[in-house]
Amino acid sequence: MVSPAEASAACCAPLAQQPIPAPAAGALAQAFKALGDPIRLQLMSMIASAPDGEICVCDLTPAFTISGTTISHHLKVLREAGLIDGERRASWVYYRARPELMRQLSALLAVGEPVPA
Amino acid sequence: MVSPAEASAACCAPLAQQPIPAPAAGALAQAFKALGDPIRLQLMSMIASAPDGEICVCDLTPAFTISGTTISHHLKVLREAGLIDGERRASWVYYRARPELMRQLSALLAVGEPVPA
DNA sequence: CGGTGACTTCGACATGAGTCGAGGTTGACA
DNA sequence: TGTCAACCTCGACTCATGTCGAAGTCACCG
Repeated sequence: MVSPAEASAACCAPLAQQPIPAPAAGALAQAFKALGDPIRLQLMSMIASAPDGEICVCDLTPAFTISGTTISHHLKVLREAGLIDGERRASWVYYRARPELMRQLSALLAVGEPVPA
Repeated sequence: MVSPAEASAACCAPLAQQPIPAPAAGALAQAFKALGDPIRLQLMSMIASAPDGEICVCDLTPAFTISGTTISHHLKVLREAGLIDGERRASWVYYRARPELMRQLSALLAVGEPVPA
């Protein structure tokens, strides 16, 4: 679980600009680790690119050969990393991406062009 | 190990724009997994932000409490993920970041602003 | 109220990953 | 040639993680 405090403490300076302090590294590494599995990466992309901004678990599950139980586990990992949010509506559960953290990770990996003198 | 072919096949469309195909997901997940450890994330940031663009292992090791063996292991993981490159010069080994993959990962995580009608 | 469908949680198992100490390799230097 | 320092590889251990089936919860619908 990543607390908002940890997440913002970890904030924005690009990796290539200054070393990450140890506490921030822990919080950020959790997010990267969550993306460090092919199935979770696909889940994440399916959720983030969903036309309505959200997608039903019942639309995710059939795209994989693994069991629904395992899908559910992976969604939990993404949820606990702060990358997605789930909401139950009627019988179904819908997930949507949380862009803040994605933006933060993207910024972290940003590489400046070679310094132009 | 990520081959150049895999890496470029995985290329550039942001996560939030279209779902990642399964083969690309495998290659990219490996890179994220490599960053998904606090120590490796700190190593990566120390290497990427090194003033001379490179840094000696002997300057990395004392920043941590774990053994040199383990540092070496983590560097290998980053190397095999295609995130860094190592080179032996005289008695020392120097590492430098490989910006291409970093840029690719950053682009993948990029989130567009909400579509302005 | 009971049944059914859509998840999630629980418990168990096999595999993977982080860690270390011991020992190998490479290069400098006397 | 021998020695020493820096780093890597190997083998072993422990703990974390991906996976599944079974059972639980929640909500709709007869």
